[in-house]
Amino acid sequence: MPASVTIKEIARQLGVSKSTVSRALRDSSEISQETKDRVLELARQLNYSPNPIALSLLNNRTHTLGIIVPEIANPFFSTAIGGVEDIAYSRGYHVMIYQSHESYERELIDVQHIATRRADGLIVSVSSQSEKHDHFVELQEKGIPIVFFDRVSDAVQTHKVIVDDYKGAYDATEHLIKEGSRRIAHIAGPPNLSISRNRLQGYRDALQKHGLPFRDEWVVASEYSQSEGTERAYQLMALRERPDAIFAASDRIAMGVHWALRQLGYRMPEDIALMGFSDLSISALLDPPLSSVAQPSFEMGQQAAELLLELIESKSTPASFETRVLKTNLVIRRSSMKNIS
Amino acid sequence: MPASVTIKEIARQLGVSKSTVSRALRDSSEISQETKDRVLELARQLNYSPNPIALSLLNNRTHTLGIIVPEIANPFFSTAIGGVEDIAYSRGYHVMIYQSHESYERELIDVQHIATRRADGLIVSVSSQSEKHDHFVELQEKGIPIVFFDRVSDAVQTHKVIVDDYKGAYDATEHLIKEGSRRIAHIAGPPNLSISRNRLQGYRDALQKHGLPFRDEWVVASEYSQSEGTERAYQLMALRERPDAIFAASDRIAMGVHWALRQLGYRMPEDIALMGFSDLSISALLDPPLSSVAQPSFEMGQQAAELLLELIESKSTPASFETRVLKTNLVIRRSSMKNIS
DNA sequence: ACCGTTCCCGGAACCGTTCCCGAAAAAAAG
DNA sequence: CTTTTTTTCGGGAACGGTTCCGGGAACGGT
Repeated sequence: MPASVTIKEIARQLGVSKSTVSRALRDSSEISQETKDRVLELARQLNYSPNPIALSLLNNRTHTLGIIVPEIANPFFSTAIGGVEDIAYSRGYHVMIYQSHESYERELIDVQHIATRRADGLIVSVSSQSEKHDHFVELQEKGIPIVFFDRVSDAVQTHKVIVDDYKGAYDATEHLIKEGSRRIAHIAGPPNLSISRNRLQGYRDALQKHGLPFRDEWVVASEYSQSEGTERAYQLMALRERPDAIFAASDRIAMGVHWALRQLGYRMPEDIALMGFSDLSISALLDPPLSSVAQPSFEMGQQAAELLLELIESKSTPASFETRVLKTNLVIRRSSMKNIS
Repeated sequence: MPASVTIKEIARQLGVSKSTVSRALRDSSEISQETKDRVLELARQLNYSPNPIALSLLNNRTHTLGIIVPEIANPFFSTAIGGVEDIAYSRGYHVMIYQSHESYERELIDVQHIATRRADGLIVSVSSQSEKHDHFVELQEKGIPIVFFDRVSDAVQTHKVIVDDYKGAYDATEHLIKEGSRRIAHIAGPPNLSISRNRLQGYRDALQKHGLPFRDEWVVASEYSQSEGTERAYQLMALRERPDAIFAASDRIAMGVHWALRQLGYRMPEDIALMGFSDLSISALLDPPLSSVAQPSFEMGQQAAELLLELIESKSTPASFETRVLKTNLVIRRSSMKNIS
């Protein structure tokens, strides 16, 4: 294994000092053209590339972005990560991934790792089980900027990238009403997360606006998982007064509901309408195809990365922090089209 | 921003040398218990943690694993990445992700990055457009070990993690035959990839075993994407002699076919049976649910990470390289059940 | 009282790079 | 032919650790 070529080696072969080589490589004005040429030529021959670790030690910059998501395998997060990687790549940064598995303890350790590893910044979508967000503030105080996306924390002052969850949920609920549903249930996400609360509020307000009653037993909370979606669907359909529509707080939940409803013999949308949130690429292929509130996940990753790089590369902290609210898009498919059927 | 606390700082406050502090922290025998206690106590108070960058510079070890996949958003790859991250985390390593976007050039650059960044090892599933794999060999020669998974390269001698693609395809085809299909088409993957060739061969051999003809026009190649799956389905169904079953080389392709067939008004499986490969979690939710050859993607990621860490942590190159062949599992759902229907 | 160990610890080199500072040589100015 | 300025380069410190080497003090044995 050939030890990688260093500046010292070039200096030795050329009989000059390492400072000279360093300057020549950086095209400094205080090196003669002739020496520059000789250094550059030899560097090319030896296939020299500077050791980024040495640079990091010097500048305290690693050109690395950390990203923490609950679960990489979740399509929403994996496409967002793709967006982050794209931007990072184009700007000469590298991406380290961590998953919290929805656990507060794991998230804490991940943040620790980011700190000790001296990442230049962090992009994060918080775990549903995290009630405190002090670890993020501490990271910030260590000088490592953070950008939140999707699942943001109100306790931390920084840039955030979200979609208009409230409006998305409002529109979805209103659509269900217009299609003729009157007993609309909602499977909400974990109440720790602001996205869950905002979607719930959108649902409530749409009901109220159209004079429909809000009933506690028609709102149940669930993890953002398919399996719990199934459980909650069983629970809802077992009620004495059955809902005639279910608005799920995410597509994964909706997929669980979808499966449960078919299992139980209901027809969608005739017996019961269904609507999800996120518009995963799978949703269109279900039978019946799932209506959903589309979220630009890839773009969210890109924007989060851009904001983070801005934070990293401007030395001073900005006067104010920005919350980018991207637009959702109501995608209507058969699972909610009561009118036509 | 409080500069992070260093060994030198501890030494200064305690009036000892940095060597003493370093030794005390590593619990060296040549430091008195009293001094150790003082150092440890102060280190705890100041919340000291060693700078991994300095360590990296010293040992030439970064405790970082690189991973290159064609596309993070592909569920197969993202769950595999999840497996890698799990193992890496438990062993104190970190994961840097890169995507090749199926491009040879991008893959080349990604490998370059891994090299200059001094990752301790690389896990990779090769791009479908890569015909040469020299860049991997060069990386190996620089002393950075590689483990391939799923899409492996025959040109590189190292550990590999795959599934038995041949047998999976053979079983799938045989199943289609047993269900009564006689005109079985195959949408294969890009021929550059060994997984594509192996699956094709399994298909061929199953046909031959059961005395069915192999017909060129019933075999078409496609990228592993949903959109091209749709295109190829159109092509196949336009044939004068239509197939009565399609075996797609991946679930993503199958999803495209699924959509096309429903679009065209065919009934599955009565008019035409369909079978995929990978068993993505979505497949069960399609209508009709998609039969598929299940691949343990998460486990593949885990095993790849384990093999890589073995390679990294044993200084000497092993006498021989291992190719772990995991088992596939035929998952039969309605899309292929001609007999019952 | 002398010598060999053992116990603790400090100094310095090293990893690969940048950069400040000073200095020799060359060029310009007197 | 000095003096000053410019050009060009080398030496060393620094980043944050580890480790080799050497040395003073205490201790034991004769």
